[in-house]
Order: sequence, then structure tokens, then C-alpha cells
Amino acid sequence: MELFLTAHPPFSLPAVAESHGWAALAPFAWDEEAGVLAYVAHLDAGRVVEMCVRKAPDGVRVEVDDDLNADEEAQVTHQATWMLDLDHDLTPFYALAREEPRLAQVEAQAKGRLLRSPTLFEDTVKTILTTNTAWSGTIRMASALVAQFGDPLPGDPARHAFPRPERLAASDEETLRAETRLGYRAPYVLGLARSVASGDLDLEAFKSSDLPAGQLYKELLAIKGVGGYAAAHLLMLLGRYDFLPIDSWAKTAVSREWHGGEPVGAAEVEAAFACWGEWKGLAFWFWDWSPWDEA
DNA sequence: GGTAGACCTGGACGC
DNA sequence: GCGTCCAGGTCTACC
Repeated sequence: MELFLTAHPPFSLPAVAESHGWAALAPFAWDEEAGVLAYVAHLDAGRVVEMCVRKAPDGVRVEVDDDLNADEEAQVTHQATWMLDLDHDLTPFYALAREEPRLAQVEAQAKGRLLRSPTLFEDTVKTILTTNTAWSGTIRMASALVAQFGDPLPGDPARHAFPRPERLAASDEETLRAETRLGYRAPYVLGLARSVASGDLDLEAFKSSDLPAGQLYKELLAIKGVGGYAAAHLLMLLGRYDFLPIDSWAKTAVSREWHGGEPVGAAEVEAAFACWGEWKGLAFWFWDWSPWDEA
């Protein structure tokens, strides 16, 4: 079956899919040439389906590989809307971006939305998998987690959904390390899964929280394995841009842009984007660093 | 509050 | 093919 979902303009499916690396992490698959974003999704009743998202005149067309009842249709609509951030109005950010040459193209290119997973649990696990490793390692670990612990897609059992917290919680550190090569991250992912599965940690409530960004940041930092970079990245996925995800690349980029290549720390990265206030995360993320690529 | 060292893996490199 | 070194954030212990 198929659903048509409208997006707050401007909207570009490729801009969302390529907003950061998430589309390369299982169970996402992004076919750039065909313009199709696929995702193997869990529905509440435990059913696993594949969504294929394509552009449509006012938003997207979502194809699901099977019939859905009314409740499941609502779930797919809700998941796709969240994942693609369809409802987000970025008008205030675009108004500021027009005044900055390095951000002048974001509105025309409909940049600003960040692709996210249906659950904050999945995004938190994936964010932990981005830390202290190369991107190839993140892809490998996410693929292994999905393949080893995710429920299979009925029509194509070689593909799997992202593991549910309960499934990971029932595992143990030794198995996780052996089967997914998470290394020292295994106890972090296991602890997170157990906290969520037991109900001790309601990560999904963060999506609609009215708490100030600073308080949410502190709560994310309380998760073992989530430090300053990861918490800021997760806040960005929650639509809060008050903190910068400062990693080694960010320091290098700011060093080249404003400090003549001299080594800089987190303070210099913060200072470079402080003037963007509540939009600093987006300004940093979509800043046009391309002049340095050509150098 | 700031800092040093450990954590773990895969890739690059030299032999 | 093997061994060594390095990069990448976070945690813990210590000052």
C-alpha cells in the first residue's frame, strides 16, 4: 500500500537523506540514483515491514510492502513524519542564514532537516557507535547489530529491523562483543537497552519534552557511553540546536576556517558559532566548508 | 574543574 | 602474513 505525506516547504528528500550519515546505517538504505530511501521498520504489534520513500509533489510517497490496517497505517505515517522531520518549519533559521554567505544556499537546497530513526533508542545506540571509531566502523557495528539481533523482514529474511531494546537486553556483554564487535561499547549499549526495556529510562518522552535544552543535555549525559559530543548530536536529532557536537573533525574545520590551521579546542569551536544562539548546531552542521575541500 | 590513561577495533604501514 | 602504530569520544581515577 502507499501513503502520501505532505511536508512543510521547502522540502527535499535527498537533502534529508544526505543530511548526515544515517542513511548509510542499517536498516536504512539510500539509493541516490533512484531517489529512494528504504527502511525496515517495526510496528507495534511486532510486525516488520519495509518502507520505501520517494519524493512526491508536496512531500513524499511512502510505499509499504504489504497491506496495513488503520492502526498500522497511522504508525507508518507517524514514523515517516518523525524520521523525515516533515512538519518542521525552519523559517527562522533560513531568515538568519540568508545573511551569511556560507549558509546562503541552505534554503534553496531545503537543507536543515536531519534524518533520524523512528525511536530515540535507535538513534542513541547509533550515536554511541559513532564515537571513538572511523565511520566504516560505525557502519560495520550497526550492520552487525541489525543482522544478529534484529527481527527479519518476512519478504526478505536476509534483511532485518533494528533490534528492539528487549531483544538486546536479553543478551549479554560477552555475546554482544563476540557477535557485533562493539568492543568497549558493548556494556554501554547493553546497559541502555536494559534501562529502556525495564522502563527505567523513557527515552521516547524526550521527543516531546518541554525541558530546556540544557536540562535535556544533562539527562542525555547521564547515559553511560554518551558524552558531550553524543549528547549534542542527539539534541540535534531532537530538534534542539543549542549545543555543538564537537568532535575532532569540527576542531579541524574551525581551525582551517578561522585559525589558519593552528590547533584549536572546543572553546574555539563554541566561540565560532556562539552568535547563532539556538541555531548554532544547524549553522555548524550545514556550514559550507567546501572551500577547504578544494584547497 | 581539569587532566592522564585506559578502553577496542580496523586500517595503514613497514618488514 | 605478521607486528606495530594510530585515530576516534568517553569513562574513571587522581590531583
